[in-house]
Amino acid sequence: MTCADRRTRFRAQPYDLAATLNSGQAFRWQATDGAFAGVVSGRWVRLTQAADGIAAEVAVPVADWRWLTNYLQVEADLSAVLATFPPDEPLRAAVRACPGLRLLRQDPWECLASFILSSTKQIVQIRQIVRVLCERYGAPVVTPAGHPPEFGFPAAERLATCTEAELRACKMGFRARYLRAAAERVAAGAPDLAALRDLDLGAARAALMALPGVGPKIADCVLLFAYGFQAAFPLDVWVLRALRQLYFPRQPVGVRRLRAFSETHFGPYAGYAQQYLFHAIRTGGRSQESDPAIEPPARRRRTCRVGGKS
DNA sequence: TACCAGGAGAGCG
DNA sequence: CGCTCTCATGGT
Repeated sequence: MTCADRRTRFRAQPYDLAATLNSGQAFRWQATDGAFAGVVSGRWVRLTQAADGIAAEVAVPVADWRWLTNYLQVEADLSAVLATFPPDEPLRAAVRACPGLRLLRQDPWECLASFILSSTKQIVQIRQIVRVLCERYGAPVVTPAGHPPEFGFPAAERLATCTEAELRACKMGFRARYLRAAAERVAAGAPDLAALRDLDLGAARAALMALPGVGPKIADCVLLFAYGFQAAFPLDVWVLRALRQLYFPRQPVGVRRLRAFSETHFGPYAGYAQQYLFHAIRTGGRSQESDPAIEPPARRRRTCRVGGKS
């Protein structure tokens, strides 16, 4: 009936593919000569930025591209999101710095496992761990002729059969115990990751936090990047840094107050706001024309003791 | 060479 | 509760 193809094009504007795939949401995209190669829903795919959206190429012809449009969220109405934002200058500047930044909609297990591995790791290191994990325990996927082999993200069922030592050998350190235990529980259906979609934010968050190695930050990342709970607001050190710098400059504000602020200030799409702030503070406006409203994190030489009282 | 990054969890008062 | 310490690894 429908004609399957290896290439297609999605209209979406604005869509900053590079910023979106590199903004700490996903860890498997490989940039090569202007394109991004990765695996989504068990399919190898290469994405290219186009003037009016995104060009996509797969290894095996497909007729139905919803697995990819959903992942990329090309149909998300960005202007509707922006319209809900509070009209403050820091947020406006962050959006201005990267107007095409979007939230992805990832596979819950891959997202959960990846963020369990993210704890106390920098993005480059997370990518390295995930790469090894996929190479060793992921199912091979079809790639174009001449392209090196690629692997899907290993299923929870597969990782549940690994020993802790095998996982540690993937350079994940103390996170191996957490990942193995989480894989075991997810494989057993407790929690049923697919069912979290139907819960409210608080209940889904509690279910995720019941898993070993999953605290508030990682739970919020999964809620936002995999389930589309767009009010979820992951508070990591970068976002805390951004909030302090942009909204409370030269004031000693504690995490408690910043959390309260984040929960009340940004509205129903707070998670989107968080993503713009995260990207802005990490790039310092470097990727686009630099914006005086956003400055890169202060390059301190030594000692950044924040709450230091002695 | 020592030290840093950066989140969860255990232990403590 | 609200601190502080530890955890494993690679990069500076």
